[in-house]
Amino acid sequence: MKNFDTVSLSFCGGSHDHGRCVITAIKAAEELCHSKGVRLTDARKRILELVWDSHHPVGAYDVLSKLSQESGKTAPPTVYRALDFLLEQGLIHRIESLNAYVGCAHPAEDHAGLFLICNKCGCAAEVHDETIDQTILTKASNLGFRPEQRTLEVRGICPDCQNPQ
Amino acid sequence: MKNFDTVSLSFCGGSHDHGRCVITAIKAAEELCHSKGVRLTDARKRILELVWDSHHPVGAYDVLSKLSQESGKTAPPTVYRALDFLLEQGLIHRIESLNAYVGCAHPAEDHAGLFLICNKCGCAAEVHDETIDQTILTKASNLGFRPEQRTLEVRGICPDCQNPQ
DNA sequence: ATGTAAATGTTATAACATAACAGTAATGAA
DNA sequence: TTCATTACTGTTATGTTATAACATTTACAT
Ligand SMILES: [Zn+2]
Ligand SMILES: [Zn+2]
Ligand SMILES: [Zn+2]
Ligand SMILES: [Zn+2]
Repeated sequence: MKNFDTVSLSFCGGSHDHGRCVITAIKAAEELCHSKGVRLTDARKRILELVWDSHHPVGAYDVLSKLSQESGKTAPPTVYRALDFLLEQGLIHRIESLNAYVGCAHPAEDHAGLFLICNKCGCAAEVHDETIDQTILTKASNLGFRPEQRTLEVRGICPDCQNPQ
Repeated sequence: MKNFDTVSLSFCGGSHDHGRCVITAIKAAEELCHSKGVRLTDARKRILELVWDSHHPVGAYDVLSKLSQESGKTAPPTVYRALDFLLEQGLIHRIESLNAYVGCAHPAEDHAGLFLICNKCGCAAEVHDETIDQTILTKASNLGFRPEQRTLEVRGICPDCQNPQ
């Protein structure tokens, strides 16, 4: 039973306690990895934290440069391996239209997200809608297509950027 | 009034007269560009033909190498400029999850496509569904988000690859 | 003919991602 | 504990996708 009804949208301007987002995400990741019997190593955890640095999708090379700053020279495979792991475990999502990555707040649920991405500030909010999921799956199935993955990204202007102070 | 009800799906195995697809697409492009007062130059038309070479999304560098074969050395900007033009005019779509481009069979209609992309053969079929479009737009609007563009890509197995001969 | 804007050519480089192989750390069995 | 096995990480090189910047040519209107 999914439980995304009260998803807490965090657009850029929504001044929230983001430290809390990060702590919650890391805790969830630790529990999830433990229950799955996979290893959330230091490197993976640190890169997950860097992705969660904000609600803006972050490029692999942004992560790389932050990591290099704090840990000395680091090479791309280090980052991509960790990102691949995190994607596999559902701890982050990849935003295809940005070649960037963003933390998932519902890693325990098997889901495909719908991303609302602001063209002005670049923030991305993940939302869910059973009806949309279902309608898309039905449409594909009716055409004889067997769906496996799904990418749904809506670009536009987020509430905060529509009403700047 | 949109008119996609009888969309002719072309998955890979659907052995159809593809020459006809290309001719139709080029003719439509010429008419559309004329009516819009933009120039479908030789280079742009040729690159549109190369994208329409099949129903498989094609990478920019694939186009580039074909073009180089027939016209001598060509540089990336030549291809990307033409692709950008064709995207602006709605003559092709970009498949974000593949970094590739595919011809649009309904360029005159203002639309966002739903792409069914086969993980086995790589073919892509563009379909449309008013209900899906509407549901997504409503969802976004209800959250205070003002949508501008949309990417919807479903990966899976196409009918032809489910029942190989 | 001539000025202007649009389109194209050309060179270089940025941005994103993976292959291949060597070394190290964790884990479990003998 | 030792050893073998596997998972993880380090490192170098390279592949793939995309754009910046500026020179030249072409189309078009005056
Ligand atoms: Zn937050
Ligand atoms: Zn998610
Ligand atoms: Zn065809
Ligand atoms: Zn289309």
